[in-house]
Amino acid sequence: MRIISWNINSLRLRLSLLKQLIDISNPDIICLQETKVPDLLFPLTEIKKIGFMYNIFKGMKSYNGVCILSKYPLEIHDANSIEWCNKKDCRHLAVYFNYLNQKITLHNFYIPAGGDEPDPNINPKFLHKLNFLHETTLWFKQNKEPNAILVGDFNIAPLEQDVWSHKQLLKVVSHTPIEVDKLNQWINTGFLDAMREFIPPNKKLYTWWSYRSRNWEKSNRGRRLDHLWITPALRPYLSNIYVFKEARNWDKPSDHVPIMLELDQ
DNA sequence: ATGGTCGTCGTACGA
Repeated sequence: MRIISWNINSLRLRLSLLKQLIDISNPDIICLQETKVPDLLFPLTEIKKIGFMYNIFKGMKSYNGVCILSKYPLEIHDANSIEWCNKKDCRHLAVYFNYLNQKITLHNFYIPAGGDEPDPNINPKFLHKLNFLHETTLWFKQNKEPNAILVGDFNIAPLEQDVWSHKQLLKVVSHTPIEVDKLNQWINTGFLDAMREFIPPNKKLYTWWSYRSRNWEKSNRGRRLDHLWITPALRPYLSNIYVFKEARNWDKPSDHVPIMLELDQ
């Protein structure tokens, strides 16, 4: 069972890259963020044509947007109806899927980026990011499920080795102590950082490289903004993790690369 | 050195 998470930064613009990703990785379920497509314009026919018959999507004009594409039936989760921070901004979808006769919950999140200024008193976007994390943490504290997977673009790089320079990014939104602390509180409601189960925390690991760089690969100023979390009950089944770094060099790439987790018996 | 580049919408704004 292979599950991919990818901030695709426009689904319609990068449909051919999605096909390319499917060709090289043969995933069962794909969680996308920043689809930037309203539901009425969702490319459902094309997605079905490439083998994903069970899809749910929540999009809006211009911004945000998430979807879950699956080869196998999905069941809608109650958490789908939550309006985080009382906004209808299409940042979360939750489903159940069946694996080895067990029901597994899958959450796909697109956490607010938070703007530039890391001060919630003067930057409402950063305040929104912190409030969003506060609400999700509370909810997951109160709604624990033994078999759950949480993926997405969290827009936070928590560890020192999740950024190119811990020192230089301490006051840069995505790596400030206040948001890292909030992310840690969330994961401590009962999840494991699946990527770091396979790539040790003392090794650099990035999933995002800014567009604002002449040569992203040479400067290599990346951050690990995208995450794969699992509950401890699923740890015995976790067989592999993959970061598709090569996707950053594809034609007209997203600034995020896809990440994948594999479950095996 | 405090820039730089995307995508979408419509000539600004969010990332």
